[in-house]
Order: sequence, then C-alpha cells, then structure tokens
Amino acid sequence: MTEPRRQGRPKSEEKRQDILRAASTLFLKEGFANTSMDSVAKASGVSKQTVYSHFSSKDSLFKAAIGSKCRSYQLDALQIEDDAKAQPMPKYLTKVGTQFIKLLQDPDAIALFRVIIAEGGNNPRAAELFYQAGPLATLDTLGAAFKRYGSPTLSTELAHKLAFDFCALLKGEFHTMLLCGLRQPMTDSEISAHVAPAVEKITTLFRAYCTK
Amino acid sequence: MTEPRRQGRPKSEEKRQDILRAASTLFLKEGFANTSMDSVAKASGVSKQTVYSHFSSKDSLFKAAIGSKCRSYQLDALQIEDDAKAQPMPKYLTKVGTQFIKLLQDPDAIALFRVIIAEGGNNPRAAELFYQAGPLATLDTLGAAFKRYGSPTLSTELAHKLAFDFCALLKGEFHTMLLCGLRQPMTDSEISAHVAPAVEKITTLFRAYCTK
DNA sequence: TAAATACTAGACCGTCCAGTTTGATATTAA
DNA sequence: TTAATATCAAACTGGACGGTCTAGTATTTA
Repeated sequence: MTEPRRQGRPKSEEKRQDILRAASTLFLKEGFANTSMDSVAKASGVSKQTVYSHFSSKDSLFKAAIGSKCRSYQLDALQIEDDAKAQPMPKYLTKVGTQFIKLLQDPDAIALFRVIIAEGGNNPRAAELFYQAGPLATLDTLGAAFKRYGSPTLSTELAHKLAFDFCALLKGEFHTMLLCGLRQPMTDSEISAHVAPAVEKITTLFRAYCTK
Repeated sequence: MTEPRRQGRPKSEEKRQDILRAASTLFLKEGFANTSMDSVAKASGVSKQTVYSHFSSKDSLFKAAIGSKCRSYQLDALQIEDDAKAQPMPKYLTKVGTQFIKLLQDPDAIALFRVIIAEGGNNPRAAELFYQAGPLATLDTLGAAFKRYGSPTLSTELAHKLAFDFCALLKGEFHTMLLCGLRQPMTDSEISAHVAPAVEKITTLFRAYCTK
C-alpha cells in the first residue's frame, strides 16, 4: 500500500512540509484572500511551480494547511485525562479550566478560529475538521471526568451537559471579545481569578444535579 | 451647526442610503474582499462615481455600512426592559432567553458577526461599534433585571455576573457552531428545550448567591 | 547511459478590481 | 442666467494575483 515507487525523481516530502508550514503561517496571519500563492512560494523557499506540483490549487492548499494545523491541536487536548484520578474535583477542574483558557487565548488558535469562521461558508469541511480536533475533543474528556466524579448518581448525559456548561462559563464573553480583537489575553493571575468562580459555580450545579 | 448650505446641487441623502443599504447587504453576504465597488454601485442603482462622491474609499464605505447595521440592532435590545415588572423571574428569564437565542441565530446577525471577526484585525473600530450595539446592550438590561429580582440581598456586581453567566449558558457551543456553519438555527420547540435548562441552572446559581 | 520526473527562475496570460478621468447632463443657490 | 456642484456612463490606469508555460538543471530508477 505504501509502495507506489514510481520512476524518476521523487517529490520531496521535506519541501511539502515547508510549503505547508509557510502556508499555515500566512493563512493564519493574513487570511485566505490576502495570502498569495507567490508569497507562499517565497516564504517556503520553493518555486511557485513546486507549490503547484504538490497542491493543485490555492483551495486545496488551504484545506491541507488548515487541516494540519487542526491536527496539531488534537494532541494537546488529550493529556488532560490522566490527572483526573486521585485529585479532588475542584483542584482538577481548576487545572483543566486554566489549561482551557490558555488554549482559548493562544494566538494561533485565535487566528485559526478567525479564519475558520471567515471562510466557514465556503469551506464547511475545514470547519468540521477544526471543531472535531478542538472543542469536541475537549468536551469529551471533560465529560468523562465529570462522570467519574459523579458516578454512580450522575448520568452520563448530565455529565456531558456539565462539561458543556463548564466550558460555557469559562468562555463567557471573553472568547468572543478575543475573537473580535477587543481584549488582550489574560495574565496568569487574571486567569486564576477567572477560573475560580467558574469552578465554584459548576460545583454548585454539580451538587444540585447529583442530589436530584 | 446643521446649516452648511453650500452652493450648487446638494448630495442626495436618498442615494446615500441606497448605497449604504446595498453595501450592507453585499458585505454581509460576500464579505469585504469579495465585494467590489462596481457591484455596490450596480446594486444601489447609482454610478460608481457617485459611490465615491459619498464615500471616499472602500474602507470608509465598509465602516459606514457596518456601523449602520450595528445601530439597527441597538433598538431591538431595549424593548426587553418593560417586561421585568410583574412577572415571576423564571417566566421573565425564559422570555428574554428565547429572544436572546432568536437574536443569536438571526441570519443577518450571524453574517455580521462573521464579517466583524474576519475583519477584526484590520477594523477594530467596527468591532467596538458592533459589540456596544449588540452584546453589551443586552448584558446591561439583563444585569439590571437580575438586580431587581435579587434586591437588596444581591449586589449590583453579582447581578451583572449572573447576567454574564446566563448569556454564557444560553450560548454554550451553540453560537460557535452557528458561526462555523456547523449547525442550523433551532426551531421554536428546540429553543424552548434549550432555554428551559439554562433558566433552571441560572436560578440555582441565583439562589446560591442570594443566600450567601 | 537513458528515460522519467522534480525542481528552479522567470516570463507570461487573463482576469479582477480600487480608484481616476472625461465629458455630458441635471439640479441648485445666488 | 451663471457658477457651482451632483450625477451618469464609460473608458482608462495601475497593480495584484491565480494559474500556465518554458527552458534549463537535478535526481532517481531501469
């Protein structure tokens, strides 16, 4: 399956990666419309023709670049899981909430979000990729954690809803403002001041749901 | 102040409005980059030169068009206030929540959001306009309502935080998915099924905060 | 070695578009 | 009426950009 082995000089995988890297950077910084194929070629230290030999059009390059960027976030979301073992719930939630906020305000993630939303109408496929790699993965691991803490009183469904609400409380208007460019990212101390009340509130809701 | 009264034929205010209307529609539907000045001229039934006589550049036309669109939402947000008098809180919150969701999923509002976010880096001014006209206005009236229901136990600050949280719970992932084009707007029955638990949760938090 | 393919550098084509210019007609104040 | 301004229609300018083409060089398999 992995042996096409054609004749002649093989395409350079390294150049392909160079192109993808440069394209990601440019698409995220400038958006789709304001990124030219010439600039991608120049930024990746490769001729324009080579770009077209690896990617048939600007559109397909965009999809590939955004796709790879999305995949790079999938890994980050998973390393949460281990921690939800011996720790008391508030401590765990604080930890996860902090990590969540840091992800939300990561400049690359924001740029990605912007591009996805801007191009959302034209490239719904990119939006799906993004959503599965990002928000959905986080929600799943978080839901599982709530289930563990609330078991057996708490149903799986309610656990997932709590995960939903926790994320919602953490985001609040903060995420929207970031996307609109109306806020700076929080400092570490601002983050704790923001996460703490969200943990408190979700704990209140958690209790109310477990005893119901 | 309102009497410059220059010599010669005056600019037609009507044409100006025609241009703004057409520009808003196009900018929202196609985005900034994909809207040409020629298409704006054609859509407003006016010569290109006239467009430039009223607006000095594509950028300034964009600002004016988005600005007027934002202003058109400011009115809608205010008509909530009256209702928060004799009604019990859950009923009022359900009503407001429903209206909030309907605003969130209004196609024009979504398109506006998209454009604002996409162009956010280049036009932070437009984002401010939008935010003040939309989210901020809603948050204010809602905060005032919570204060009324919780008075005098509930501080003004906490009331506003509750308003914040109520909106966050209502939005959840729903708004994000809408913006990404990954969801259809909700039907009326879906809306009630979505608003009801949010009202329940915020009521729980409300009680916890009033008795603390 | 020869055939095949990748890659480079750059010219090139066609299109789109912001913004200008021109020259005529229309409307208004003085 | 006259001078000033608005409006129209259409041509034009200058530049950007997606994509192709060419001609020469590099790398790989057979």
